[in-house]
Amino acid sequence: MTKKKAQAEAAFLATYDPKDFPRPSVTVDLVILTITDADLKVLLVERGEHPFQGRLALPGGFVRVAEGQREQGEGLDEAAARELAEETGLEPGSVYLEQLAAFGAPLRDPRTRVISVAYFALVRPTLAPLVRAGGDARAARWVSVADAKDLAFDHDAILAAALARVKRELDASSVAFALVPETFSIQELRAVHEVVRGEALDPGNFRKRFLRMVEDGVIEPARGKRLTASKPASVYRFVQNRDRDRAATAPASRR
Amino acid sequence: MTKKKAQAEAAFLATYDPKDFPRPSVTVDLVILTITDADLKVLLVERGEHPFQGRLALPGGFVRVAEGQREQGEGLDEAAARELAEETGLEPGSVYLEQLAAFGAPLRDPRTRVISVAYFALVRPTLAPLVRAGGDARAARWVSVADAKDLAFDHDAILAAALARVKRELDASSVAFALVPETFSIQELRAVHEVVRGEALDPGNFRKRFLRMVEDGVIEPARGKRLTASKPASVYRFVQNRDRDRAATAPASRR
DNA sequence: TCAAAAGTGTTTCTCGTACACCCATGT
DNA sequence: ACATGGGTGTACGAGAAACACTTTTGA
Repeated sequence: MTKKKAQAEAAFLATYDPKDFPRPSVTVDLVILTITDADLKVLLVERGEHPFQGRLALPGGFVRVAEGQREQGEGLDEAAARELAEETGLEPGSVYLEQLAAFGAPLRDPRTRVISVAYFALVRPTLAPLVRAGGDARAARWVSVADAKDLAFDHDAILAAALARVKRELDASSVAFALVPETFSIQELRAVHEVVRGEALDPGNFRKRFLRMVEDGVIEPARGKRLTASKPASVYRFVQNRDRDRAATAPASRR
Repeated sequence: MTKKKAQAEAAFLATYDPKDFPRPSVTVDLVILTITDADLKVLLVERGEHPFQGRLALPGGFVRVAEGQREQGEGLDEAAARELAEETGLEPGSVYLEQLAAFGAPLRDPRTRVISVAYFALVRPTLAPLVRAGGDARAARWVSVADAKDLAFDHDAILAAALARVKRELDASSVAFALVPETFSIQELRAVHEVVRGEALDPGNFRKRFLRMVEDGVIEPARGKRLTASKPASVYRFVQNRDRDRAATAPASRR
């Protein structure tokens, strides 16, 4: 019975020519995150038209596509980077950008079939205030993720997936360093972990983890001090291209 | 200058009506994995037509789309499940299926712009031999991932991403249990880890990890024994819906 | 001088790793 | 009898967690 069905599908496919059938619109949607005031914020735009008029939504736009054999338009990463620049006015490269997932349930857009490739972006808190200035016509604004409910389309689900992803990657990858200034104190990095994970961390224990990363060459000391409410703190810098460095300077693994 | 550009883009977008612009074809591509003969295998099809005629490729097909306001065709997960059933003839539900990522670089398909949403599927070794019987007309066959080179399109990259993903998720999620029979011995699960990670694991240490999972209720003993070259081994079963069970029976966390 | 946060140290527990060893079974 | 692999125990070190304590600064 499933076998019969499979054969019918196969027969269908054999005669299926994409040119003859409708194609979906494809968009990129962006979950642009930053941390200000010890709070995780997401950049949202208010929809001017139906559907979901007046509701908040993730910024996004259509992927520019051409059908040619030589020219086929922009890639997905390219489209996401372009939208990001349009929406924030920030230099590309100063913002961390990574693909999240594709969302393509039918009727997620009531007008027509739209498949969206979602990306998430992480903006340093030092750059966050500059966003509105450079942004495009639509009024984009930072909204606390705690308040980001009842978004348009399926954007609640996309946002939730992005938050889960960032939380998962916090310890494994370098995303945390995209949410602090170029140079940062131990406390500032700890604050990022605390805000993303939603719980307080022991300063002493975090410090030990941090210093271990320094020994491993993941982080290096930087010049200057960070002024605080009390004693000034040392600042550090994230070391990019650390794979090359590690290979060069011999592992020295703590094993 | 980026500001000027951003404004130009904004003006463009305001007049941008998706109906007026070309849309890409959207496909799902499947990385279907199994383990047989202590070797990780991927299901590939040989292409009958240009481009890449004669080359091996990941199975896949177009997402069926409608443009209506009521009917918009099938969802991405649905399309992937359908393709999986067509290609393997296996019951849906007996195979693990998860979205991997979207691949949409221009010119990845020389004919026209195609954006592909890739999925990976994990087939139990007990079901792997049944695949060719139920599959559709195209000759699908299991190929060792070590030999799966020079695939059509950008399928090398998709395969590599799938392997990296499975490797990453091995310890964190339940994917390992999708690569053993319904009931399995400790050794069988260890073999999965060894094949995926590509290195030998200490049998004694793995056993301890395994028994800890039994205590945590992730795995439960099953009836029967597995015959080996020597002493028969006990078999176990993966416990699904363990979140519900955990909530019901009180954590009893080993803390 | 006092509060706040940087920075240091200690103790305990768990886990991963390496490795030695016993035991049951089929050939 | 013996090799094979199941099953068990031990010892070491790294790291997570909890927590007490000292030091340096700004207000």
